Amino acid sequence: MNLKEKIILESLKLFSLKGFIGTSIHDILTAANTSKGGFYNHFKSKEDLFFQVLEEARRIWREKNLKGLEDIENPIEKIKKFLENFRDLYLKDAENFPGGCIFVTFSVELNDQRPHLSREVNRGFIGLKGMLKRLLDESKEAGELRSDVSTDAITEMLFAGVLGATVMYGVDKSAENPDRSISALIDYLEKLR
Amino acid sequence: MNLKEKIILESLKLFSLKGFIGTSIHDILTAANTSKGGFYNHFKSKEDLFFQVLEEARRIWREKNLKGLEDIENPIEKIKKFLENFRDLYLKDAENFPGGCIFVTFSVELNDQRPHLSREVNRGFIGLKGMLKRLLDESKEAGELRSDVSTDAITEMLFAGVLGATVMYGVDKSAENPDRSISALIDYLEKLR
DNA sequence: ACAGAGAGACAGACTGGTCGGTCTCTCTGT
DNA sequence: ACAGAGAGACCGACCAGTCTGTCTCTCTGT
Repeated sequence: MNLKEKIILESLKLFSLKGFIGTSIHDILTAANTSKGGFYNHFKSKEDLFFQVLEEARRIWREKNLKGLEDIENPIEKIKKFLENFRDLYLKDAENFPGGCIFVTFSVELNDQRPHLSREVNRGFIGLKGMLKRLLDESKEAGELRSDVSTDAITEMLFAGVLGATVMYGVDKSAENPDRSISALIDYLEKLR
Repeated sequence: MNLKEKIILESLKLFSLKGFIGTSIHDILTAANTSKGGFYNHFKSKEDLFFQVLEEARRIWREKNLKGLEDIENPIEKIKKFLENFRDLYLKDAENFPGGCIFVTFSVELNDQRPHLSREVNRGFIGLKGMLKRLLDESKEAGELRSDVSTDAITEMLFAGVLGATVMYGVDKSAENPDRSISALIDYLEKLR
């Protein structure tokens, strides 16, 4: 692994723990065992690093959460698989995200402080919500969902549940409670059929 | 309003927007229209201010969210009323919390960075979860809830939903989506009876 | 084959500016 | 006259970012 990759991976961990603003360049240099020269040789600024870390985080997110989804035809089964992936593979990925989901950390920290950075983060949230909504609509059209439910409401509920479980994981760093709430979401989804 | 109260209220707003670490003493002085002398005359440190702001935030939280709860006997109705309060009175309280719920901001920002501060914040979360759990257990004992549901799972689900809605409010600052997900939680609760 | 030039990688001293916090002084109400 | 409130100069630590210098590797002319 070259220095640039090392800096990105170490930053990913540090940002997950302490946020973007809360992590100093010095912290990163120490973690990556390098110096200012080594850092600025690869990144033109701390914000430049931010975007490259965000890209890597998204890659990891997709790798964990979308695993095996393309093999599933049924849209509700797809959502269930996603929730299971989120619960089993992503949420407790302390290797990459020791401080919990980096997107939530970024979003909360940057929304009112660095809007041009948080905009990029929030695009990811909107993308996830869109995916859930599309799958639910597809299912409803196929007549699989009860006709009296609003896919908008379910989307918000699932999304809020996933987000909330993520914050909870940060609170007590135990996977037990988030596990329970994601599992409850899966049950809930099952009952809508 | 005296200077000390003014500093606490302005800090409440600023912390809600930019977090504790992200808000500088200078920001607070400007907002409260005072000086270092005025500040340190009333607070012995920034952390001292933190605890006093936290106390005020809790007072506001209780005032908004527990309003009218003591007049309700039925535990499920109590939870419903709480969720309605949360949705209608608390979440969109831009007066006190222009950047969204201060507890979530604090928790995400401080969990891995100032554990002795976040511990106090998390105690509040645990308290809320405890309240929900007690009400649900009470309801189940009275035979009002379906016997096949786990109150632990519902507690986690409700709590995660509330937390998630709060984060979502921060993301797009529109109350529409959080409203929908809190309303979906109320429906969900209704169906468990 | 080999000397020398050039490029890229990295180290770390240094800059201007901001941080939380202290200290002294003045102003005001009693 | 005096005590408490508040103003603001000041301190050392730390921030992101710059700059100079060194070391190593590769490429080129002979």
